[in-house]
Amino acid sequence: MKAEECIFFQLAKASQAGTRFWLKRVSLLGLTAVQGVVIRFLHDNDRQTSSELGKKTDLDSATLTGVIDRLEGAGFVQRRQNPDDRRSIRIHLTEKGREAGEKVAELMEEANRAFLKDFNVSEEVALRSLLSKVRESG
Amino acid sequence: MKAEECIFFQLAKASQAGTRFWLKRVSLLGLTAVQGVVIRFLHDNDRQTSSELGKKTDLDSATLTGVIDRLEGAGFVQRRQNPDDRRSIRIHLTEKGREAGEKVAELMEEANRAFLKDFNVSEEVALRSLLSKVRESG
DNA sequence: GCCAATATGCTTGTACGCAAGTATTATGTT
DNA sequence: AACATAATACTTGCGTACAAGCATATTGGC
Repeated sequence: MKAEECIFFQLAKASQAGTRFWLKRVSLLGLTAVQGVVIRFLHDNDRQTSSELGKKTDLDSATLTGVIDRLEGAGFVQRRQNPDDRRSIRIHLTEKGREAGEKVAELMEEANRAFLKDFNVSEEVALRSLLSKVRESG
Repeated sequence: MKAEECIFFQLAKASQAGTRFWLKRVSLLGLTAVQGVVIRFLHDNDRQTSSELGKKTDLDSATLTGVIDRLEGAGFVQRRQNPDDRRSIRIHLTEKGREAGEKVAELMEEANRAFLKDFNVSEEVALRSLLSKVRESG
């Protein structure tokens, strides 16, 4: 087997290509690739705790702390304590965050179409299904 | 479109799953996931320059500097100047590096089989082909 | 031979990704 | 009420990723 044929290598490089493509667009909103995705998840479901967000985005809690720090610093979100359980902190979108969330949602639709423009329907379905299977089997 | 359906997200999470799987094995040799792949590429083709290695592995030169620093510190490789072009530096595997390269090559075969054990031949071919197409279209 | 353009490798600064560990708070058992 | 256990978010340390910029060395056009 050649090194280039390693499935882990191929997955990593395909992912890198996707992230670079996405970053080019979302950076226009002042967000990184990961920040854009997190805002997008919050846009679907505002005021989640960081552990809920971590499960959905598959981001480590240590990673998420930093991501939220930077989003809070830039004014997209706010941390709010839950009076009923003082361990738990909910992440609230600010007005700026909600507006960004709208734009990210549109951008994401467009970027997905653009990225997959050379894939026909059955190829796209196969790709998504195989990636999902990879994720489960890992 | 839901956030989970974003192709960039799906690619990143599939790649993460692969990297975690690979890391579990290669870390037994005292290597990280990326270091293992770099050693594997050097095992195929020793004494490359870092720019050649960067092209093949699709690693940024800044990233590669750090990776090689750590591999050199751990005694797997050595940097050697080329007398004919003093800008160029070749990365030589040490004896320890060659032995690790052998083991990494075996481990990579085994890990690829194990990771893809639930994929039949046509699924595996489709996955690799689609990932390659993703990389090109990015 | 001279000089601009190019190539090579490195450094710095910012942002994930993850293992390991901490502090605080909640919960279940007795 | 007292205690061990668990959950939540955070911190630290290390290792990629990548943009931007630097120093050095080579090359092509004149």
